[in-house]
Amino acid sequence: MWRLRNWPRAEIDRIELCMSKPPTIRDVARLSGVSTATVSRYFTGKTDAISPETIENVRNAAKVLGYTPSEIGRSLRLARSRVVVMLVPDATNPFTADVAASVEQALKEYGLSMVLANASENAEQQDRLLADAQGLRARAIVLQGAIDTPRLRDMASRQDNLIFVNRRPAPGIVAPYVGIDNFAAGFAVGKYFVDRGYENYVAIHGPRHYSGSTERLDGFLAGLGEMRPVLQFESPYTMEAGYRQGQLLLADRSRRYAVFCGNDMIAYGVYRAALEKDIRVPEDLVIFGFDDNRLNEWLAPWLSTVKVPAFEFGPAIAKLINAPIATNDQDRNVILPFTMMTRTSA
Amino acid sequence: MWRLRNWPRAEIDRIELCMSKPPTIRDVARLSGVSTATVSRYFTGKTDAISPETIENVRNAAKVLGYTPSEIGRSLRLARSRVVVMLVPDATNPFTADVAASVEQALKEYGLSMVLANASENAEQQDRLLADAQGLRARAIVLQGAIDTPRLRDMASRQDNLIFVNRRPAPGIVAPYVGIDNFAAGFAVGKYFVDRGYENYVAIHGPRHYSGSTERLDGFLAGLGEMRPVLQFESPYTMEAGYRQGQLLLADRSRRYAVFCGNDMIAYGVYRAALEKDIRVPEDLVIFGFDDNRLNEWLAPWLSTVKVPAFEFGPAIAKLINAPIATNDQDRNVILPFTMMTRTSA
DNA sequence: CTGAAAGCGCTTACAG
DNA sequence: CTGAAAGCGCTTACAG
Repeated sequence: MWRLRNWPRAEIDRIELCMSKPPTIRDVARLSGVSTATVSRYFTGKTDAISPETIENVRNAAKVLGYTPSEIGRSLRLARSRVVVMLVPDATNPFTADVAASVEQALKEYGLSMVLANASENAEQQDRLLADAQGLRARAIVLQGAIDTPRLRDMASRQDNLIFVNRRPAPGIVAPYVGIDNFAAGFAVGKYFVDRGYENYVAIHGPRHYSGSTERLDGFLAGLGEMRPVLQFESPYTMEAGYRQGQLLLADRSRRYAVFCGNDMIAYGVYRAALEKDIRVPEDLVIFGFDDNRLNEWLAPWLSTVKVPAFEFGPAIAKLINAPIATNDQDRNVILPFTMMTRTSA
Repeated sequence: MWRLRNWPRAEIDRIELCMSKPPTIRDVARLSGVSTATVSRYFTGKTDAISPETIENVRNAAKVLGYTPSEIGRSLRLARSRVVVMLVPDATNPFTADVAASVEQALKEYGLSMVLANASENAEQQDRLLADAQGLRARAIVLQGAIDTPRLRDMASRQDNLIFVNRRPAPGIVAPYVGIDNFAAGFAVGKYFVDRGYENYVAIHGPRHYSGSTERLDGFLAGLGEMRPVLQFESPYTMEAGYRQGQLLLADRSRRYAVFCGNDMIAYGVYRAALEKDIRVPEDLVIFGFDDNRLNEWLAPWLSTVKVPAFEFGPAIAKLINAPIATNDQDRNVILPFTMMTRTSA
């Protein structure tokens, strides 16, 4: 039976009155009549070394008090937190949202939580969030779309808990990378365009400060072969921007352009610009996207694109974070597979 | 000039060798030749009480060491963390993603970070995440789409840092609410259907364990007037589910149904089912959505829907979290406006 | 303007 | 099987 030892009246009052602050390990210890060490052992799963009766006492006391061990106290003591910060360029991008969901899910299985931080495609913002992540003593910092800044370099040189996602670390930074081979994917699209006999090539690629954008573009150019002229536009990875570029491009209706877009969002924008001008896809305009985010299946089933396996990122990243440090350097680069999804738009 | 006082050789070695663990306030204190109290004052902005020379010393030492104050130490000392946990039913839903982005953004301005936790429409999962949030000693727990469980009730009775978003707390739980008036919105849709002369009413509403779903449905029924028969289907808030319900419904092609969907995702699914059967919208089928998530503008510009102002949630929630406690109870219920967006599908 | 000291909630090696 | 004690990184009232 559960018995309360050493439970003075003052204690009862404290329990009943004090909803203001959460109970501590000491409260549980006092209520169950054991030391904090024992309570701690209970909550860290070292139950082999506790008598069944004591276990029962502690369990009940914790329940009565509504006690959950403080991660803050634990983190301080163990000198490591269970928080992983994920820095993304645009949290409202559906592909990014899927990658983040995948990471969150996978980390949970290791008992880690994820803080999502939205850099909004802004270097200063990113640096501020990096500082925050450092302040949290994040177990790891996962950077999707990192912008190369002095602060990032400084951090990378001091710590080894940075992980780069889908865009490689800038030259000079040594850190694990998880993502596809962007060059190869771009190459495949270029080659496909040539094989299909398309002409009038256009690349609406993403921002140059992301290595991924440049790699995709370079791959595309290489896949086309060197001699081809290619119209190149730099664009943010948004529908709005794609729409604007599309309007610009389609002002000239004399040619049938074949457009490789930096991601699906840009492709959606271009498509809309085409729709508004009664330009048919693919008859009058060829469009190729990138990512194959989940919306395609439902809202843009016509879009040919490169499928990036969003839901494989989480497991790969979680594994990296929990791997014994300093395993083979090669194991710390995870190259995920991509797939050409050719549908009707190209 | 910046001068290093009391800087023994051992210290230098420690700095140069030790990239393993982050520097502490003591390291900075030693390097700049002051006490930790002074360093702390510097980082908490109490610079009025420090001499300019000292300030300079501390700043430089911190820079050399790459020091950022530990939120863990700070949180433990101040007995409050700067983390807000946001629990969502489905992080990959674009509307949810927008609300989360809005919250994250708004909290940042108060120096708070947001942890996104994905309950995946699962009560057990939710309870586990609630426990985690409690472990983190979250400043606040924001629940979008809370499922009524004993654990949630227990927490709500012990703490006052829970905030319910877009779905009201279950009866018996006293906590602030931020969201629209779901009943009124449903009512408006019902009334609109009647005014337009639609018949053959269908409601594909969200899960009943969310108060928001039921409120929308009840409002819709009230708006139609009591005498009308209405086909009712319960459905998860996903495209997949909407698609399935749509297929079921449209097996009977003899009538022109007028369908009120629990959210836009369901509406997309129904639309797709219609497309596949060559059923025209709105000629052969009327569809009304809910949320007006950002995709509509680009990928479903035909969808009539109720616009819920996703980006107003963040500021409202952040304000609530940072408000002096126990302000007027009424101020702790924030009812945001909704808008009827009638486009071509209804 | 500055420092010594206490203490926030934990865990664990050590001693019994 | 259990407890006393040290210490993780901070902040702040107090004393000077």
